[in-house]
Amino acid sequence: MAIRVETTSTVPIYEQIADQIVFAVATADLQPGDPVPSVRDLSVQLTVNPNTVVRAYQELERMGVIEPVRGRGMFITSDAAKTCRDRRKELIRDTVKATVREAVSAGLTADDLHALIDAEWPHPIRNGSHKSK
Amino acid sequence: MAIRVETTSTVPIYEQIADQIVFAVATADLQPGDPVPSVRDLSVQLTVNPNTVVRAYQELERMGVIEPVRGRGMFITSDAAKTCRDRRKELIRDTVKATVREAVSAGLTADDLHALIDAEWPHPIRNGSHKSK
Amino acid sequence: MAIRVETTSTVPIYEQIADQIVFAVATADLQPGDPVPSVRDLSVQLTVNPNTVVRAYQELERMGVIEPVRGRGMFITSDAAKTCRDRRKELIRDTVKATVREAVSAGLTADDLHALIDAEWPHPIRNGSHKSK
Amino acid sequence: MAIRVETTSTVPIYEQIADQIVFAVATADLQPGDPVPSVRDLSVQLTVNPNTVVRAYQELERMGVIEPVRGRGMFITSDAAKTCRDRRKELIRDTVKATVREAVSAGLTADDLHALIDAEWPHPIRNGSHKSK
DNA sequence: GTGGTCTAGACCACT
DNA sequence: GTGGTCTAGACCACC
Repeated sequence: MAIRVETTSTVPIYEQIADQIVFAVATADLQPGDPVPSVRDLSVQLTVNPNTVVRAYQELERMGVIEPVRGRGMFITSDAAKTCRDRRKELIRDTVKATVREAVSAGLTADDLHALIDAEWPHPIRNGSHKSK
Repeated sequence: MAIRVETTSTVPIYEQIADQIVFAVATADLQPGDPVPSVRDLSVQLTVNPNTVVRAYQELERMGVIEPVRGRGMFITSDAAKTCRDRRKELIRDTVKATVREAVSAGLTADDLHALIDAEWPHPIRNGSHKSK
Repeated sequence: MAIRVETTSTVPIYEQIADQIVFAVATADLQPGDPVPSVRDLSVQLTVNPNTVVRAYQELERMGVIEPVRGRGMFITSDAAKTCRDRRKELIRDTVKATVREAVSAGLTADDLHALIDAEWPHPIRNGSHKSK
Repeated sequence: MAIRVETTSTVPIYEQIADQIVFAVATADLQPGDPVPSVRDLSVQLTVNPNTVVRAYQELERMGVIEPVRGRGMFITSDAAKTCRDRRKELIRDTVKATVREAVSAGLTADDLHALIDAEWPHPIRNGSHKSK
């Protein structure tokens, strides 16, 4: 479970952290009962202000993704998986919606956008791309 | 040339204005030599502070998209078209890149993402969708 | 007597016009009694707003460089030569003062500045430059 | 690192501030990684509106001279030194070019201009001036 | 504490 | 009329 933050991004650091943990839970990289790193450890590891990690964890706690166990730390809750999958779906839908809006206002067709996505997709699509049936 | 701003968006208003003008030039809705609305007019039309428009125009001037003619207003430069097409391409590529990154980290396949886009595309695709050839 | 204006410059157009006439008088390109072009002609020639020429001429009249002759136009005054030579000297001294200040704050030596000037001087200095010891 | 602004000058205050920081970096008075004064501090120190400082800093950020670290302030970038040296050179060359143009159109010789500069140079040149042949 | 954005309104120079 | 600059002060998010 490696978390990476981009200090240059406009996305708040605490949100980057929270989102990455949400995604890790959604993909089962983190499972219910697993501990999350201590605020202190994570802040050192990311060279980030501890308060920033605290805020990320507050967000996650508010969403019911993690819960504190007194004296032991914070742990993934039992029903985090569903919450995170839902949250992930919501995040992606928002992103896609914004992308589509931008593409439309630029006068692109749906096919143009699909082509751009394929071009940016990390593992080049060799065959059986979306274009073929 | 209708400009619309969303005050709720996290994207600064001045950037929304600048981007829309860039897109308008890229699609030839605005052509070299055309005037852009006066700062005062646009600020009234958008019910936005004049300084916000000023800042948008400063961005565009810095990019070489518009140029001031003293006492007369701001005008689309002669080489704005190329600049704007490039800029538009860049903006979209950045957006797509971010979207793909998010989709990948969520464990989606390329086909999943394509499906999401079609779902969000404003004019529903009736037939001959990207899926078919 | 060819006047040229740069609309891109930050120097007001009316001032560019006035300064060039001052310089022309100072170098005797324009002599006492000579007419200056009519507002209308000059504004057409420079593709500039007539009011801009009017303002330039007002400046010159205020300085006593030109004077109106009813129904005939504006003419160089008899004591314009001295006024213009003084004014020219003043303008140049101001410019030099600003240049020196900038060079000093950039950490240049006087010799550095002299070298820069020779480099920019239009007619290359072949020998016997200021540098020779 | 003392910044001084002249409110009487025609040069915008925000530009005076930006230029002085550029010069400070070019002369290594400010080094990569160094912080620049906070917007609030500098605005108080110069008795200038914070927004004026903000604008100066925006200029510098756009040039890649400083970069914001969220919640901590603005810092000199690692490659600011070269940028600033280039920029300083450009600024001075522009100034010199304008000065030479003015001198030429006034009918001065290169030697005349050199003499004027020596006359304005802050620490009078005692001997071995450039004039010596 | 930091910078980022926006509003409101003023004054100026230029056309 | 136009844009350019500056002031004053507010609110926000982030650290």
